[in-house]
Amino acid sequence: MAKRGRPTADERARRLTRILDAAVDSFAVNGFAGSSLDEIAASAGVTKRTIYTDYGDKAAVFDAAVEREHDRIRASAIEGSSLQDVAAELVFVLHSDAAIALHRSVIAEAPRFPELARRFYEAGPGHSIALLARYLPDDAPEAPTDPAAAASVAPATARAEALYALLLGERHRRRLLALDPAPSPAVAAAHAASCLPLVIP
Amino acid sequence: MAKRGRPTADERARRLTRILDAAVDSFAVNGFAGSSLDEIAASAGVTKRTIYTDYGDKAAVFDAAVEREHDRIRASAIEGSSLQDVAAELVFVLHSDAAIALHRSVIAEAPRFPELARRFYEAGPGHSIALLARYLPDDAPEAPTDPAAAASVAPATARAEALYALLLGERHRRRLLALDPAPSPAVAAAHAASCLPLVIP
DNA sequence: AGTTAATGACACTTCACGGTATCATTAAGA
DNA sequence: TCTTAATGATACCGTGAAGTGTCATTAACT
Repeated sequence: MAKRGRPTADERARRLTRILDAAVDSFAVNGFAGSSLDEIAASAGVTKRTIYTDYGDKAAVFDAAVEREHDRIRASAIEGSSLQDVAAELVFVLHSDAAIALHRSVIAEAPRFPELARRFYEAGPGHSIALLARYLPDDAPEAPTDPAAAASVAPATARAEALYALLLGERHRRRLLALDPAPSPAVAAAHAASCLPLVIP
Repeated sequence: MAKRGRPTADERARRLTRILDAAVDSFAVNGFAGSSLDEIAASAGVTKRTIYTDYGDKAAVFDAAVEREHDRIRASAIEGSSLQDVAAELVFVLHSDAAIALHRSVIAEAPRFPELARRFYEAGPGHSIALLARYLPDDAPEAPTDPAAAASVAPATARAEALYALLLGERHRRRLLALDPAPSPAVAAAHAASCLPLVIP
């Protein structure tokens, strides 16, 4: 039915893209063990043989799909000018359907793909926390009027972690559990705004 | 090899316990799609036939295993006398291997078990947040000295959600991603103590 | 031009798993 | 006591999935 033979260079590139697109979709819906390469191949308009010559086995397909999707999501997270902008953008992007499905997949397979989970954390939450830390002064205590709190001065990274945990709070947990819809940009910005005063007084 | 015939009442009860024990272990390690009832049956010293007469199908076994394990974890979370005690106990229990494996399983299968995810959230995070809210005064602003912050007075539940998100912060995310070991009670208590001043000044 | 690499088509193997059937056996229930 | 329910053992069915082999075909590479 389709054309055979060795493909042109861009045909090959588009094929690889289609394979990963189909893999991302299938893994997001059915999980790793629940997805089949037959179904991914059919959905990509490609034969299973092609997938095996490209990736070798199913685990490599999963790995490549997670990596590419993570790159795509990170590319959409532009750095804002203010902390408020950055936080709002972060909340919006990380609560999107794509980001939640990716996060869920990596958590689900973390016991069987520990290296993938580590890379995901470094490039994802770890990177975001470092980004937030650049906006937080290093010496600001969390409650200047309270001497006890002033004694426990936290470095910027620790407070950036706390801020990140607040930005991805219960709303994010409910998203992972598929209980809430994705928030609008306005809702994301409002949530971000409600978190900031807790960390930067 | 083993004794046949109808079992005594407590034999039956122990059998059901063994089945769920084996199911919890297998689902925690291999996920839902990656687990097999053959392996669970063998591990429980029971035939597959028994599991089917008890639960009907694989999904029901998963449901029952999650429910029982959640009950068990919740039973170990005793209410402390002070907010500090409750928070420390919560952090310790919810970062345990068993709680993390359960949380991970429910997240992984949330798209395919939406009702289970909803029940999990109500009885788990939802319940814990309500517990925390009882220790938080309703009218306390998060930064009394700042008039802008004082204008955004949050009800106790919203601040309890923020506290819960802080208690299950980056450490919990890294636990879900299988990147960190379970914290000791001392570490859990220290983490809880570091969260409280952000929410209750 | 000649060689090589990558593909589609397709059949094939191997294996595991969900679920069912049967039957002897033994305790529970009436 | 007699019926019934629940089990172990065991075999089985149907399905689907991972991964491979082969071959004609066609573009890339030299």
